[in-house]
Amino acid sequence: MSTAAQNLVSRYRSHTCAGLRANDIGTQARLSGWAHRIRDHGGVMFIDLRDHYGLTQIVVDPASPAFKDAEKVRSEWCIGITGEVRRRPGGTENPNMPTGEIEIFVTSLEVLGSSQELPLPVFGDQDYPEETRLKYRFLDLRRERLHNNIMLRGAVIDEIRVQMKSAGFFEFQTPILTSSSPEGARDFLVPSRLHPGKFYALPQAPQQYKQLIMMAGFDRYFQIAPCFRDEDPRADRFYGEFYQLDLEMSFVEQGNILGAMEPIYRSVFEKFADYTDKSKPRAVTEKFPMIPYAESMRKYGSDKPDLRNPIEMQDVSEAFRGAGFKVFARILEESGNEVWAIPARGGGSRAFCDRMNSWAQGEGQPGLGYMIFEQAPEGAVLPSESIFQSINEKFKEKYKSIDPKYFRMVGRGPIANNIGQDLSAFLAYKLGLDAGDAVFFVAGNPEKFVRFAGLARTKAGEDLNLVEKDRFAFAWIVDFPMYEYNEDEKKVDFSHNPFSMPQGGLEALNTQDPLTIKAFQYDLVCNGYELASGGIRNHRPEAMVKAFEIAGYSEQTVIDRFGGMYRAFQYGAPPHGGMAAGIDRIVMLLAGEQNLREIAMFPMNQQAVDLLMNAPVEASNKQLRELHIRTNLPEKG
RNA sequence: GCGGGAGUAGCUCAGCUGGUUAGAGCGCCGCCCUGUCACGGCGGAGGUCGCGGGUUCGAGUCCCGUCUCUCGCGCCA
Repeated sequence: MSTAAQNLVSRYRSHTCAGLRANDIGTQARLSGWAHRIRDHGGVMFIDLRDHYGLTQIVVDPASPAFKDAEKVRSEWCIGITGEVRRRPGGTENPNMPTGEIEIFVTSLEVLGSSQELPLPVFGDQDYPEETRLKYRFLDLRRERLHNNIMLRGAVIDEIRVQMKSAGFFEFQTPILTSSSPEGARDFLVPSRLHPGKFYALPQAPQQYKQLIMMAGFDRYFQIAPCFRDEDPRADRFYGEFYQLDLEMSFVEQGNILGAMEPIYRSVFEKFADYTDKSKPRAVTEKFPMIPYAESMRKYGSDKPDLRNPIEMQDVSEAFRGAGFKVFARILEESGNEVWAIPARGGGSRAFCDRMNSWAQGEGQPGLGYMIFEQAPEGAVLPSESIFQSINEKFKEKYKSIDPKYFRMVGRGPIANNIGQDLSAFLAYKLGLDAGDAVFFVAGNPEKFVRFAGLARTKAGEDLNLVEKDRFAFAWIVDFPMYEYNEDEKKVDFSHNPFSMPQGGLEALNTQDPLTIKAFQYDLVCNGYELASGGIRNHRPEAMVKAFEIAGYSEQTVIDRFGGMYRAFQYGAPPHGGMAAGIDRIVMLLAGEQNLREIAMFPMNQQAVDLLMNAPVEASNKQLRELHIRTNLPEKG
C-alpha cells in the first residue's frame, strides 16, 4: 500500500467512499462521510455515503443494532459506519457508480457531526443565489460541480508548473509588500507602522521584479503569482486578487517567447479538454494565428476576438461613396469616416434583421442598416463581370475570377433599393454571401463605432448559431500601438505596458509620430477572452526615458517612480521580455464556466464583500493608532 | 457613479387586466412502506410577498421613495 493510501486509513475509516469493489465482498469495512441521499423504506433504508473520493451505498434493516441510529440521520450529517461489504442482490446493482456492485450492511453508526436544516441543498445541480452560496460556501463547495472545478484548478496549476519547469523556466517568489506603481490600476495600500504616513502597496503584478530578475542574470523566470488590483469586478475579473502565470525570458525576441509558450498553453488546454465531457474533448487550435491589432479591430471589432465566430467584417466604404444611399454617402464625405459590413450568413429574414435593428437601438444606436440577399427572379437584368471589375477598381483590389452565381444575387431592403442592384450584387460577391444571407452596416468614424460593430458581430454570430461552441479558438494579437490619444486629458498616453520596446526602438521614438508607433506587445486570446498579455521590454535606459518623455513624464519622474529598474538598466541590462497569463480565466474556460466565482474557493461578491469571513471590517482604535491613521468618513445622509 | 434584471415559505419558483383563505416542487415534522438509488404513499407545520409611504372599498399586483443582490458600462498599463 502506498504512503498516500495508508494516510487515508484511520480510526474513522478503513476505506474511502470510492474504495470498495466486488473483491472486498465478505470483509468488514469502516467508512466516514456525509449522508448524501437517504432512502427510507421503513423496513430497509439506504444512505449514499459521500466523501471527497466518491459514493458508497450503505444499508440497514431492523436486524441491525444500528437501525435506530440510522433512522435519525438527515441530509449532510457527517457519520461514520462499520459493517460488512456485501454483494448487492441480483438486479439491484447500480452501473452508474463505480461502487455500484457492492453495499455495506451497517452494524454500527456514529454521528460525527449533525446538521441543521440546509440553506442550500448539496444534492442536485440547481442554481442558487450568489448570496446564499457565498455565505454558505462550505456547503456549496461540497456540491459536485464546484468541488470538481476546484480540483481542476489544482490540477491545471500542477500541469502548468510541470510544463514550465520542463521548458527550462525556474520558479521564484517576489515580495507581496512592495511599492506603489503609478501606472495602471488602483493600488491596495498597506499602512506602515514603522514609517508613519507611508504605505506599502500590494503588487498589481510582479512586473518590475521579474525584469530585475532578468537583470540579475537568472535567464528564465516563472511564478504562479498573486496579483492585487482595486478595481470593480466583472464576471471574468475578480475583485482584488487573482493569479497569473507570470514569466520572463532573457536574450529573446518576440518570436522566441510566443514559440516557447504556445506549446505549453496548447498542451495544458489539450490535457483538460475533456473536462466537461469525457467522450467529447474540445478541439484546441493547432497553430495559433498571429493577428495584428489593427487587423483584429477591423475584422472583429475587438482586440480579444472570439474566433469561434466565423463572421469577419469588411470596410465597404467604396461601395457607398457617392452612391444612391444618401445617409452613408453623406457620412463618407467627412474624412476618416467609413462604412463597415457585417456579413450574417443565414440571417436573410426580415424578422431577424428587425430584431438586430431593435437590439441596436437598445444599445443606443440610431439603428442597424441591412440588406437581404435573394436569387434574382427569372428575366431580371443581371450585372456582368465587367461591371463587377469596374466597381472593384474602386476598392483597389484584384479578384482572379468571379463565380457567376453572384451575378444572380439581388439585394432587398431600403439600402439595396437606394444603391441599385449592381452594387448590391457586388457586395454579395465581396462578402461571399448567398441567397438567404444578410449583411449589416455600421457607418461613421471607426474609432467611435468599432466597439458597437464588434458587439453586433458577436450578437449576429450567436443568434444565428454560427459560433462553434465546443472548441478553444486561440490567437496571438500582436503589434499593439505603443501610444494612444487620451481624449480626457488631451495628451498622448501609453496604450499598454509602458515598459514595452517600441518597434524601431529609440529611432522610431525620435522620428515617428508617436501614435503610429507599434510596440512589441502581444496578447493571447481564446474564445473572446484575453488570456495572456506580454511584451519585449524596453531595456535601453535612453529609449525608456524617451518613451516616458513622449507620454509626458520627465527623466526625474522615471527615476522617482521606477528607481530600482532605472538603476538596473544602467548596469548591463540584457534584452528580455515575457508575458503573464490569467490562471483563473484559463481554469474558467477549461471548466466551461462563465463566471470566475465558479472556479475559486472563497470568492467575494460583486460588492467586494466576503460574506463568509465578513470582510472588510472596521479596524479597532488600537490598530488605527499604531498605524497613525484616523478615518475620515463621508457623513451619512 | 450610471444603466438592465431580480427580491413571494428553509431553497427554487408560479401568482394574467388590483378582488376576498397567496400556491407548486424540493426540504422540514409525523405516520405507513424490506431493494431503493431524484424511492413511493398519506397527513402537517412553515409567509410582515425586501423595507417605507401613497392611490383604492380592497394592493404580492398600480404609483413614489429606499435597501439588497446580480449582469453590464465607467474603471481594469
